[in-house]
Amino acid sequence: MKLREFAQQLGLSPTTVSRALSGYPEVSEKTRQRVTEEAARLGYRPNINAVRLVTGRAGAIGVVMGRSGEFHFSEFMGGLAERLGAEDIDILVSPMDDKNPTSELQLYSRLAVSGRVDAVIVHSPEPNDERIALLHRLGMPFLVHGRSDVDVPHAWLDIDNEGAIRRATSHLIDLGHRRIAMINGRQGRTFSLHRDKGYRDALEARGIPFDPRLVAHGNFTDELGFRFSRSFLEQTPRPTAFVAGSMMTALGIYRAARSMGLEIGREVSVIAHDDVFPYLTAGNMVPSLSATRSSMRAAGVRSADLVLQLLAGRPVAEVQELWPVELILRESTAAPAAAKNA
Amino acid sequence: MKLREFAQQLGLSPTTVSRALSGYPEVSEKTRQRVTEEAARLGYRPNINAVRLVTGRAGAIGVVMGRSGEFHFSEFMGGLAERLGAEDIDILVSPMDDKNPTSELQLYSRLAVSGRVDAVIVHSPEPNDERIALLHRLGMPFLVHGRSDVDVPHAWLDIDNEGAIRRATSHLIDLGHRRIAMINGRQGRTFSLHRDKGYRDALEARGIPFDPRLVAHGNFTDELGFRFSRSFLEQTPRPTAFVAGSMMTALGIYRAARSMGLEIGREVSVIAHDDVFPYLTAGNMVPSLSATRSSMRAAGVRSADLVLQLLAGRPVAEVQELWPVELILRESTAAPAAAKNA
DNA sequence: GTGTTATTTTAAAACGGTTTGGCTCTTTTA
DNA sequence: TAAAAGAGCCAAACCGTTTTAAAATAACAC
Repeated sequence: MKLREFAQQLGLSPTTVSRALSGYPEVSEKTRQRVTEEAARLGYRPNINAVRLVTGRAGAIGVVMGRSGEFHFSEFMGGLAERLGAEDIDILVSPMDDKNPTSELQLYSRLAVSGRVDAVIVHSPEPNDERIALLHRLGMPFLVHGRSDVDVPHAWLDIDNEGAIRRATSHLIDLGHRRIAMINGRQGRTFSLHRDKGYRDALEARGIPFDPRLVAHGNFTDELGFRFSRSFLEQTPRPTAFVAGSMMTALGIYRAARSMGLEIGREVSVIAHDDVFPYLTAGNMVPSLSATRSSMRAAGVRSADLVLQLLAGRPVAEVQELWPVELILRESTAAPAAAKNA
Repeated sequence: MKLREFAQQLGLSPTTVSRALSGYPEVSEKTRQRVTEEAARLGYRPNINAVRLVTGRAGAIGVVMGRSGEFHFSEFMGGLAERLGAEDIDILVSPMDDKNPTSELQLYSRLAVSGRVDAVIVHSPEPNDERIALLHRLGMPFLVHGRSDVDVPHAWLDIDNEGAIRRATSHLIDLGHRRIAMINGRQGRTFSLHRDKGYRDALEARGIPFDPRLVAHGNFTDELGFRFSRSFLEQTPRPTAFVAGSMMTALGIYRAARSMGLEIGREVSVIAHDDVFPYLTAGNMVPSLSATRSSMRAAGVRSADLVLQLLAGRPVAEVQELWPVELILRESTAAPAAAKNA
């Protein structure tokens, strides 16, 4: 049913009906009441594409999806969807070709120019992120999930990676660990740099020298967790503790330790970052995994909120949120076994 | 830039330009060449919302996202996105409230009626799935990822769950196992039923009685994998082998076995179903995990293909694909330790 | 009852494309 | 060489809303 027909049935003009449904003040309360009631009864719904054309709004926000190893992606998306569903706003997923970095910028360009989305969410930025500069140049509203040092104003939501890892590392030092390895995220991403900094600051605060041979960077996969930790554990003296970037990395570390006959929580301590997944729980691992924790789904929900605020006209500079991260201690952390020997 | 202006710059009518760009035959090859070139040069792109309004097509397909434990979701989505990106078709993600089953139907209803999508993908159907009946009634094209017995024609793509689990179970029997436990997916889903059938048929073919105390159903989480397998392993006599529904389940089983001092690949054999994730690899586990394997991402890509065919008018009854599943044997399967005692 | 103001309602002009049907100019067919 | 067919292009109608500017009606003061 079209607006025309519906209005006719009500004995009103299309204008009045449109206004009544959109909540404009120029229509009497009585009329509005009647219109909304009849709309529900007769099942009239404005054609979404006509609305989009005439308002120029897309009614959707864009998310770019990387190809590799993004198991936290669906949690973030779930949060987004949960919040946006209530607002009648769609989520648009675009795939990115990880192998071809220039195509990424083109993708954002296309997305911005296509008019398909009202805003975009940028993930895992780098300190000097070209996507951010590009979106700003194109005038497309966007929210950065993470942070960047780039010289244009931008809205962001991030967790306190630096503080989280500083606390995790400090705690391990408190327990008596001196050789602490770190398996971090991909080189160059801001969050990895922040974690690096938290790690180094914690060491420095206690006068423990930084050893580059104890730090590795890469995707958050079980495989890299295994390979890196294995190679670390083969060093002499070997590290007594690990700070790991993700749950999958932690799985790899557990595996490596076990493969070398080392007991987690006694000979090797581990703290990992946990994005909180319904299907893999740090507290359930054996031994249970100490973790810095922050819900990825909650970040998704809040990101949706912030994007909505952005679109409602809230100044970009105001939309900046840094979330604290919990540190939850479980069985995988303990004083180093070496301490017992001493 | 609008079509009007662009056409004027070319000295052509909007009609001709539109036709040239959309590949209609009523325009000379020379003209088409010129139009496409200039479009690229001047950066003209048809306004997507205008196109949608006038053609009545939404240019998007809908995917409903459950809330709980869907770690394979992002892989499927990735595949979809990969294929659909090339076609200028969007993916719309709608969240579903798992706790409220009636809301699910409403959601599909809204999606179908809203005109936001041209087609929908239905996941993890049940044999008598109301969503399928609903979508058929509403006349919304859809593809089922999985299968259903429901009495309306529908397009589907599924993997041969029954055959996969039959082979896995048979193989375990061949190795000498007699007490084989099965940790399956959620009760009531078609794929779970198919797997149950594969399992029971394999047992029956060898005259091994079916023992309901060795079968469990639930979400694919590490936690349930642990709890179920743990309780199975506490039985006397205990099972010597497991067939598991997912990688996460397998993680739980490994954990449970280890917590009871049982060695995987010697005292306990495990075969799990592997959807092929970039971040968690069956071959990398210790011991490496035997698996029935089928790429979720590939299913996503193909699903996109099939939906496109559906929209192009291919009869629903023709669009039905059953994929074979590989069985890959690794270290987690061996003859039961009991055999050595005998 | 009239003039003024506030409240509702309306007709018509966008929004930016696609597509129908018709027109003009060549090329073929008889 | 006239008629028919075909190629290539165009003008105008249309898709279903929102919104501007103007008109109609109601409410009020005098």
